[in-house]
Amino acid sequence: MAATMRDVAERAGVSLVTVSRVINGHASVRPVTRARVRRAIEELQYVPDQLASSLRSRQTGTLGLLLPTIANAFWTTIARGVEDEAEARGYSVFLCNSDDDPAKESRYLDALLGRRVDGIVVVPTAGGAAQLRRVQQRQMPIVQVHRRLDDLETDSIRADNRSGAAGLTAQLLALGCSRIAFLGVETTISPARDCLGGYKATMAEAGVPIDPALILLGRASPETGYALMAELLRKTHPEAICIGNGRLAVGALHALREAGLQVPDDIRVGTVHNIAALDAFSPSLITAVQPAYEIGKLGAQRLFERIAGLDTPPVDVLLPVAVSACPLAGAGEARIPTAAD
Amino acid sequence: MAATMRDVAERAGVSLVTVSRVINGHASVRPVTRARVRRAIEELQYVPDQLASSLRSRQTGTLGLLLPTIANAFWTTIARGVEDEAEARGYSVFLCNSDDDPAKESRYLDALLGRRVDGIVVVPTAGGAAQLRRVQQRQMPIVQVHRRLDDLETDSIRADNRSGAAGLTAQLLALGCSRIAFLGVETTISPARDCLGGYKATMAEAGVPIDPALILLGRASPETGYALMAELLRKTHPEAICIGNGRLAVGALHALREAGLQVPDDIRVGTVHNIAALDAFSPSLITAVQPAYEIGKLGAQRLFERIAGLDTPPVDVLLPVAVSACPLAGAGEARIPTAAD
DNA sequence: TTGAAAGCGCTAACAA
DNA sequence: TTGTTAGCGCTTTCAA
Repeated sequence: MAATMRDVAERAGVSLVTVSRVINGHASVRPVTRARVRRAIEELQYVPDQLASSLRSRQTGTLGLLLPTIANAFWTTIARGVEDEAEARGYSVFLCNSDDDPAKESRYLDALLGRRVDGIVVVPTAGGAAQLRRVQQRQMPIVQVHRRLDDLETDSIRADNRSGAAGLTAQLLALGCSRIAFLGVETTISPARDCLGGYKATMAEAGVPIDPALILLGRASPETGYALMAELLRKTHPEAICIGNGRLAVGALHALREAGLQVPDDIRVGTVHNIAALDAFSPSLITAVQPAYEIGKLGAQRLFERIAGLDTPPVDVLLPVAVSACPLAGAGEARIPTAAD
Repeated sequence: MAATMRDVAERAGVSLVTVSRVINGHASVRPVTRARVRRAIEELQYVPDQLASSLRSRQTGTLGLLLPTIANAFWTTIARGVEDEAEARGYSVFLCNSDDDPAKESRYLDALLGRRVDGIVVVPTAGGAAQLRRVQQRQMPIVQVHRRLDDLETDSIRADNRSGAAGLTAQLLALGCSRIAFLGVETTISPARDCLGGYKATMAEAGVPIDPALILLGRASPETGYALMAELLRKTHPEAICIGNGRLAVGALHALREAGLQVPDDIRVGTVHNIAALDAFSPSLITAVQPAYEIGKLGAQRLFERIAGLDTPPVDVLLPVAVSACPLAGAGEARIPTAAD
């Protein structure tokens, strides 16, 4: 059996409470006493039991992180942002993959509730507002990141995808393109709908008519991107294409390659994304990169403020999306890839 | 305050213990009683406190997952394998990023110890054997994945990288290449050294002399891969190159591109990796793909066996690495990318 | 089949 | 500055 606080107390010749105080840096303990306790801790290789501590103190020093899947670079980068903030405060993070399934999300929420996490950072699933509200009613601090459900009032940290897609569209328009197609994710929640909104608004402002046949939506997967692009090319050949999701872009670029089309010479491509490899392998894209790490980091920061008791109305933070300068036609030179790849 | 077991007991008109038994599916409870308890639980929206339960039962239903960084597709895929196994058993996973820093690893180990996790899946850092042994001495079940420290006796699940690199080298030799360079990660621990070993052994078996100038080692990063490849090309032009790490490969491919060399027409490239995007964007590579998901999955499975009390000597499992067929020169056609991208 | 008592290891509140 | 007492919410053990 591992040493307990009682063992340490006996060895140091003090009471339980004194040991507790030394460990938590609490209150006043005489340096001599502290030293004795420290030594006993060392000798016994004592590691405090967080479980018992949490049970009594009602604070666990743990966070829940609920996202679609850890097996995807974007979510993962957000996760890293959350993790770094947590680590800096001595917090540990429970990782949960919802797979965008509300039922799975619900099960995880119960698990997190039962484990008495101090707060939850969540990339909510489309149908999850009610169950998240249920959790919220139990005084559990929640911060939404990347996505924001309309009917769930919590802090949220997101990328300004509307501006991102608008920026891409504006660049494509500035290059003289007018038949600009849009490939996006089919869902009614933010941010997917924001991308489409940014595209439409920019086209409208420029007075360029939007051909509904040029707007294709589907699931956020490379397969879908491939299929949609192939379908589009069967019908027409747009001058440019604005893509609202990196995974769609991966597939779409393949379809273009198979069709023998060069980017940016034969067709201009702009995409919102967060896939470093995409950047590395297709330097001829116009890109709007979402600040994934920052989203996670700020999300966790906000959560910690709530845990600390901050009691102001929820905010919706929109982080700027970096739209790259438009590459010259024919200039397919790669940048040197970085560690993020 | 949230409802406790006592509240449920009162409402159902039974004792605490009976509620506990219903929740844990324990022993014999009369169906009528069970129904009454269930109803009370429902009405009070009672969620059991795992903390209190764990404190008493000495089981937390939590796992620690300690890996270099979650911001990298390979580790992330392993993580997903672990997570899926955990979820299936109602376990939650603490995610920890060591950044390959033994000090950080040590801090996390203490945190996991304090949180009384039931077991740990770890991708160990090079200098971490002693501290992991310390944890092991406390009866904490540990499984190493992907890497295996020589001086740490635990179960380990890894990819057979030696065979992978050997397979790549053999393919390159079969294509008639003999000046085959090797780019790998500079470290003395498995699996990096296994890759180099597989390369050397295969060259030796084929009776092809190894030119030490063709072996370049460095950190596992795209920048390093770029630098090493550029350095190599400045000195010589090998017929083929065997790469022991996907991140090195990403950088190396850029250097080749900048040098105006086409793969596989101008130079053959084989690489051990686990980067789906690499596969998608560079279909002309010969690849040895590590089964990352399986590594995580089997690692967790083994850990659960240990948690359940399995008391046999540690095993070292080597999972097969899939070496792709060699692409024809000039056949640069992409496969359709899959969800894993 | 059910319940009463004890206590997991710790911290909060109070007292000295 | 230090200690005593009580109890967090649950499971275990023993008894009925």
